[in-house]
Amino acid sequence: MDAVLSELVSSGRITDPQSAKGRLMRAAAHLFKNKGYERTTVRELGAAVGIQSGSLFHHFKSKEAILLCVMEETIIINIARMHEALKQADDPKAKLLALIECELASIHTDTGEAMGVLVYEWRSLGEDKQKYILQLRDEYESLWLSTINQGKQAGLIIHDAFILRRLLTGAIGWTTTWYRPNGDISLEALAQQTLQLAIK
Amino acid sequence: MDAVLSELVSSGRITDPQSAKGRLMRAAAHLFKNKGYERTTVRELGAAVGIQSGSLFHHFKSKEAILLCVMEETIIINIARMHEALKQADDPKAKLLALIECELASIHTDTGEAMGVLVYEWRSLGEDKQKYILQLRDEYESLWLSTINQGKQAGLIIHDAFILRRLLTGAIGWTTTWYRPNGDISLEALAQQTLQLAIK
DNA sequence: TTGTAAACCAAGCGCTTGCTTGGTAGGGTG
DNA sequence: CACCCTACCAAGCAAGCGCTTGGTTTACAA
Repeated sequence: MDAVLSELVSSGRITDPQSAKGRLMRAAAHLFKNKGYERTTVRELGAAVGIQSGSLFHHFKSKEAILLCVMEETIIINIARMHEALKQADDPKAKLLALIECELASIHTDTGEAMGVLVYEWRSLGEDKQKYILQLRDEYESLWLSTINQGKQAGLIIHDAFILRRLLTGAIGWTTTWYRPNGDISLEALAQQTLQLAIK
Repeated sequence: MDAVLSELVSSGRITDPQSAKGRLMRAAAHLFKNKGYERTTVRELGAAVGIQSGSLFHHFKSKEAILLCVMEETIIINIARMHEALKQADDPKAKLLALIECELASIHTDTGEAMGVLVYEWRSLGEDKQKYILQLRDEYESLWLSTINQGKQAGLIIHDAFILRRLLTGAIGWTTTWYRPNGDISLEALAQQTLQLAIK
């Protein structure tokens, strides 16, 4: 467990992955990612953690609440990790690479399945919950935009910042469908190739 | 209706958009795109075209068959359009731009909603149907790969062909979530910006 | 030992789902 | 006219869904 994560756990901002609730959320992320939220039943979810379906509602008040919790904690973790990565990079190019590596890591390491859920299952949330998640996402995106704008001032980037960010969001997010960490290209190399898209 | 489309209709390879079945498929694409396949009920679908839910099963043997048909015809149309666009471009750069414009158009013009369904709802198909759609997609992708490889030989491109294609797939596909044709950037300009990602 | 609260089970309720059934209105054809 | 065939409706079935309920087990503190 990295320092950022344990800090968040001990401060109570996110659930301990070791706890019963944490295990349940990981199982939920796994099922929601691979089958989709709607196609995952509470009975499957219960079976995945070895309890009856009804017992889930002792931990969460609804199936939707599980989805929301998975999404919420995932963003919180990754915002914190991005802050940390930015702090350790000095020049604009290194900062941009750091964000790319962070986002790729968020998709392909511990929070990977939850990130997939976050991106592809937001429509299953009620309207007010969607707004809340969107608000957290805005915080995340503002880190990207300010970094890209620093790159523009340094002459690294010729694209419009908003458009570049959106193109990169798609390019990076889509890796969830094809990239496998054990394949013949490392995450770092993939990050480099992605950086080469962005800078001239 | 463009020449490519009417050719496909009159040869019987795809359904006439004017027919009852065609209207039903458009309504289905609309609902599946905006609500998701699982969250769309046959009752809603019937109401959208002004018939009872049970009457749908006179035209299609199952809800899944509607989804499959929407996906299948969408790929067929867009493969045909890409062939046509490639024929009318001469040098590698123009060919690449033509493909980018084609893919952006497929997402943001008549087949747009169906393309969204194709990309995000394939998990709702049974296993054998998934394989069939994947096979059609392979045909589509081979057009891209050969064009990118021509670009590499011409010195336009430094990326690995497979990786570049996948990054571009994501970048272009993601535009469905943010680009609006009536906004302040045209599809052609967006295609140009996307081309700038790919070439050095 | 007793009290309390958290964690869980077994059963099933009420509702929605995709789909089936039996029947009918209407236009074209002999 | 009779005979179809296509397109549709009205009704409802069987299955599966999220979730509730009442009660039991377990852990730990007083």
